[in-house]
Amino acid sequence: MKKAALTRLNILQKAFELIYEKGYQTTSIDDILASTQVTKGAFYYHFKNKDEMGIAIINELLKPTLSSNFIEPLQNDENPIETIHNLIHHLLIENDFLKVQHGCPVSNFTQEMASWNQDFSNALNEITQLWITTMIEIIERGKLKGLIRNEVNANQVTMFVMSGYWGIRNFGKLDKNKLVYDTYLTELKYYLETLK
Amino acid sequence: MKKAALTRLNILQKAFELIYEKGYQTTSIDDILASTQVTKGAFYYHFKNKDEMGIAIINELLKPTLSSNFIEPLQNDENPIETIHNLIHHLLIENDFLKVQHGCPVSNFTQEMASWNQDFSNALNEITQLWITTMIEIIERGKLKGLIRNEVNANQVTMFVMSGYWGIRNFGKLDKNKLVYDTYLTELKYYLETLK
DNA sequence: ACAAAAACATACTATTTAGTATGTTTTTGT
DNA sequence: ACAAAAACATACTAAATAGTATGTTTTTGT
Repeated sequence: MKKAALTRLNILQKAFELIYEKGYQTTSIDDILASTQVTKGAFYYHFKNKDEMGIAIINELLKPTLSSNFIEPLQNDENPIETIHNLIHHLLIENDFLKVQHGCPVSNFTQEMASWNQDFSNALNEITQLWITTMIEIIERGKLKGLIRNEVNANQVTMFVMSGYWGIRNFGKLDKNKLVYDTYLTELKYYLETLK
Repeated sequence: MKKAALTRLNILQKAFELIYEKGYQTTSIDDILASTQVTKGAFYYHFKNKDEMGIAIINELLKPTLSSNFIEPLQNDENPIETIHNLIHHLLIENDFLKVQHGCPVSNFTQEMASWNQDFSNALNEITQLWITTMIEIIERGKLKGLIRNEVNANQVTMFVMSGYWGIRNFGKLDKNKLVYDTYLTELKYYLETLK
């Protein structure tokens, strides 16, 4: 990788970490410069302004991460009910990249930016839709295989599951304890079983 | 009501509106002064600093509102399944105080403040627990009445429902369309029916 | 090797921010 | 009525902020 590309990537990664911990608005460019050892000239060479960097974080960091952690685990699916439960379990429990006290980065970004910056909204919508359509697909496949009842509405189930995930991620920020994840997961399991 | 108390209440209400629309960090004290026509001297007479005002919004505005909109509707309950569905339906669809593009104030506050201000965390936890314990109670009552299966874990169900509500509120900020609420509500209804 | 462009560095600016210092006015108890 | 306290008003400050102006250094193609 070229040196300049490394600088850019370094900015995106360190900025993401800060934003994940402190929020977008409260992470200053000077914070990012201090954390990356990059100078202001370099920063503004790579990004027109702070918002352009924010969008780049979504498109160039979150999107690939989401693909490998949220989408791919769904691809090689045998049984949707197990697959979905395993995915959420993996994201909440095993995954140690995301911290309970800091929630879900996509959800955080949405909360903070969606209502007053359409560029952020669009970028976030794109990666969220990616997850939604994939989950709908595997539920539909499950219906064809007879593993899920035919009356089940795949879109509804997907929205319901995704909402729960975002919600418990946010509730975790209050509780600051992974135990709430267990509580949630147990009930999610029961719910998913009712789709049989 | 005394004049001074009115000033204080006016600050809290206008500040809440601004914060609900723009977020806590991005709402400046000067914004609040402009919106209330109150001077800085008056503001700092009533509040030691910005955070104290934020906590006061939670305790003196959100808490009572939550009581009348989230707790009381649960009190005169006959059938938990209907009551819970009606409550969430009311909050998401009929209620026109909350806007789809701005989400749930308590959820927003949690997202923005919980991880780095323990005072906010405590205040938010308190009013959230209020909702949780009430919902647990009516589920337990439903079990005694035979309206809900005995194996159902009231705490799990409550966390599951609350997560969904917070999550769909946040997803609404992305979608900016109340239709996602309908999708969610339909599936919530199916889920609640499985508790019978 | 060397010109041009890319990549980075430094110093600065204009605004915005929370908060303070120091007043004046209004209310309240006696 | 009047002193004391409560309530409010104005002008200021120091720090933080996003962004710019103007450089220097490094890389790249020929």
